[in-house]
Amino acid sequence: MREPVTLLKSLPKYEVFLEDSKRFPELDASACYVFLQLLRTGDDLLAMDELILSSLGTRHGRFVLLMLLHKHGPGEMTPAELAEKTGVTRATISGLLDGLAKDGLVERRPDPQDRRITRLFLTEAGDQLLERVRPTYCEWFTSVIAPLTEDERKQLVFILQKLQQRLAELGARLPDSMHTAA
Amino acid sequence: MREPVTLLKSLPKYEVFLEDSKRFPELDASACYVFLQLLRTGDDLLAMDELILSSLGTRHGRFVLLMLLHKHGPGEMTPAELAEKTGVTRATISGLLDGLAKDGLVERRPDPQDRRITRLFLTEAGDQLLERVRPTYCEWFTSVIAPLTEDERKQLVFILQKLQQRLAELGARLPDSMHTAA
DNA sequence: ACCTAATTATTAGGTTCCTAACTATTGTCA
DNA sequence: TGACAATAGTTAGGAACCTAATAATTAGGT
Repeated sequence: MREPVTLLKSLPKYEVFLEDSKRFPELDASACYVFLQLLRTGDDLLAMDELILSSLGTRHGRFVLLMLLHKHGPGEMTPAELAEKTGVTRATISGLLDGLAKDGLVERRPDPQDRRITRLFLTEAGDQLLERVRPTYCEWFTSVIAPLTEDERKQLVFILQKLQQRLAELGARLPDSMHTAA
Repeated sequence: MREPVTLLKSLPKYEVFLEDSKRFPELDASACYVFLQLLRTGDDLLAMDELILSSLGTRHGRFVLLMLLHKHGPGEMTPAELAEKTGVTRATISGLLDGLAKDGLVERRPDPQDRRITRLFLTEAGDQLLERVRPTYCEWFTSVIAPLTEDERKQLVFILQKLQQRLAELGARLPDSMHTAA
């Protein structure tokens, strides 16, 4: 019932904006096109990523959490630190941890010093899942990038970093809301 | 309470995979790095996009639907066609239309010929929202792409298309599930 | 010491996405 | 014609995200 994500379509979701570039002469049509391609490729990549991870019995968000928990030692991470490293809110982390704990992949234990803090531990099962999933996942994304030449990779990374810097600039001076701390 | 998305962080969400490239010699470290940068830039772009659209009083999904409804004539689109064009399921379209209808931006009317079909109409308010939001939005994404030279834009689009083709190849021969029709 | 601030984690409620199941209608074809 | 399949749209239930409000604990200032 579901087509392979957006993969096989021309530029369906975003094509409408290309219309606009004709009606608004002040718009840079090339910018528009580049933007849409970028948005679309990002979408597709994320979608495939979810698909792969799902077929391996996990999900993107959970997998990233397990990786982080594995990288840092047992009991070293707290929900707040996970939120900080992943860039999602603590509320989201709470939900993800609920799922991981329910599946027996992660354990929550109170910190003896500071009773506000919860310390997180990867279980044996969590570690095994990681060992099982990681090779296939790494193989997959390597094969996605494989067609790019060394030059193309350099170009791409350079351009992406330029864009990230630009996004950071634009993000820094947003209307308002958020920005509790500098 | 919420930091400006992931924008100001080094490579937080994905850095963990870079560790792996050291432990798994068969992994292409450069592929890994490129992949992470791409995933991250896509994430950031989408996040900022949501942020902009939110500050303008709408959301990405809804906005795209309104654009599509505007592009095609009144009553020309059906929920199924929107699903097809946007790449999300019909169920998702139902939910989005519920929201848009509740806000009085869109109207659903039964097709007189085929009583299974619902025909969609942009209301006056829907059209006004579009007129209000579109210029700012277009201005925004133009300014995101602005720092890229003409050469860089060409390179980027070329590389992205290469990747999309690759993703389509890889997606075509997935384990199983889905693929009801060729 | 005590009252207020800040911090940790969670819960509640909303959004956008999914799959799967369902209803209503239309098309097919034996 | 009459059963069966296909199609349109929705509903139900779940996941990952959000904001805002909450409870518990710690830290700071006077």
